Amino acid sequence: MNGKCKISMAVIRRLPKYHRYLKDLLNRDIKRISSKELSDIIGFTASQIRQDLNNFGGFGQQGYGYNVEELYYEIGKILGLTKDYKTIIIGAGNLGQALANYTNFERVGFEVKALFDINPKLFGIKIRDIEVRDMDNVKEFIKDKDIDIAILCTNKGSAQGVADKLVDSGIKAIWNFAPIDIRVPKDVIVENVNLIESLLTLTYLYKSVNQ
Amino acid sequence: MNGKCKISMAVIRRLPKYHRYLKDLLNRDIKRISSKELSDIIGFTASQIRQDLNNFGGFGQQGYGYNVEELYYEIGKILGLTKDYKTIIIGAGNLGQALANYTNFERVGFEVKALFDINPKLFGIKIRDIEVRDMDNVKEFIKDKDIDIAILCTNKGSAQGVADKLVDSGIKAIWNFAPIDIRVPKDVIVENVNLIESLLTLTYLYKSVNQ
DNA sequence: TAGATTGTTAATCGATTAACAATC
DNA sequence: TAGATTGTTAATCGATTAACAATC
Repeated sequence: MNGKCKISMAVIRRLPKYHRYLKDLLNRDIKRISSKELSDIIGFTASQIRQDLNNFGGFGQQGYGYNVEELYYEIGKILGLTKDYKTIIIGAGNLGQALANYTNFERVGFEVKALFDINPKLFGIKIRDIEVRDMDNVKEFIKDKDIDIAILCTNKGSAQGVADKLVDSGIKAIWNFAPIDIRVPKDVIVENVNLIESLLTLTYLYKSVNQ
Repeated sequence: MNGKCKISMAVIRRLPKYHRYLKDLLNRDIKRISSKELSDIIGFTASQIRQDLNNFGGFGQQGYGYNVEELYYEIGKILGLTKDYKTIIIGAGNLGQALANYTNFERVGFEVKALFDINPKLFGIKIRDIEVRDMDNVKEFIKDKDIDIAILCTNKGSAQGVADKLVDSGIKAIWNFAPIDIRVPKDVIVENVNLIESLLTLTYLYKSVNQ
């Protein structure tokens, strides 16, 4: 809501967590919640919660707290969940196939329209009802079907080349599972899920605590 | 090296990235690198790089920079990569199977010893040479095989119960792919990979940039 | 030695927490 | 109205950047 103001990444990364906890509260039929109560279950300070939410508008009411349903809806709106997103998965290997099978994405409004690969043996195979297609046709498909998000599940070596092709095809958002930092123009958003980095963080902490 | 000193999470999460870029430099036969040169390729400031590394010891040499091979080795040591880790995957669904198939983990020293599930139809199935076993036998298996890390790939509903069972079995590190924050004792490390949170961060940024 | 670059201290910046007036 | 809780400003804390003496 607040127009131009720059929101820090620290705040942005907390938003999905608010969204998730509010959904839980909604499922448990809880109508209202104060920043203090939310603090107890989500683990951020009440002060931080109020600061975070006030970046986007005054969703609360003094003396009452926040209306759970309204706040859930507002944060969803902030996160861009008012539209459905059309996605494609590039790389129909194990990870690509697993993500194509992961039905949780649909619940939040994401639909996988196709998988793409360069291996002709995979063309035509269907994961659920999602077909594996020839990477050569990706640009046409993206234009025709108005794809919003590309999910990059190739190996390290192919990732940058594929990213270039996606950018050339007009893609503005890449969810990158390849273990490499891809270079893209400034107006293209990349969100990395680097499994090895996550795993090494775990071993670091494990080692620190357990001698 | 520095014993007790508390290292901030911001620093810790940068360590795997140093490790990865140093590996690249090593593959390209580059022997030495200054903080300035590393800054250009990794994208942190030279000052930050020197600060980060000095949390763990003086790995550089004035007037020269850092020895790539030595620094790579030292950061690997800090991350706990001097030993191999035995892991098990809980939940032999799509994601569990995809992770069992993901051979990149082995390159860094992680071995998947078994998958566990509660669905009898899956018992005995092999992913590569990794067998799916009965969840009822998980405690015994963890003790017998000295498992270090459990990779949690169940659905949301089962995650906390499974986590409790793992903790009871002596597991001290959980890599959690279930979309929920699990509660564990303080000496147990949990590293979350929350795909939905990552995806919603992407849509937030996408929406902010592309109107 | 002179030049280069680290290790480290000081300065700045940004994020979190505390406090409290506004107000429901 | 009195009590509760927000919205918001001020204070604190921590992380990043700048600067420079130490030293290879």
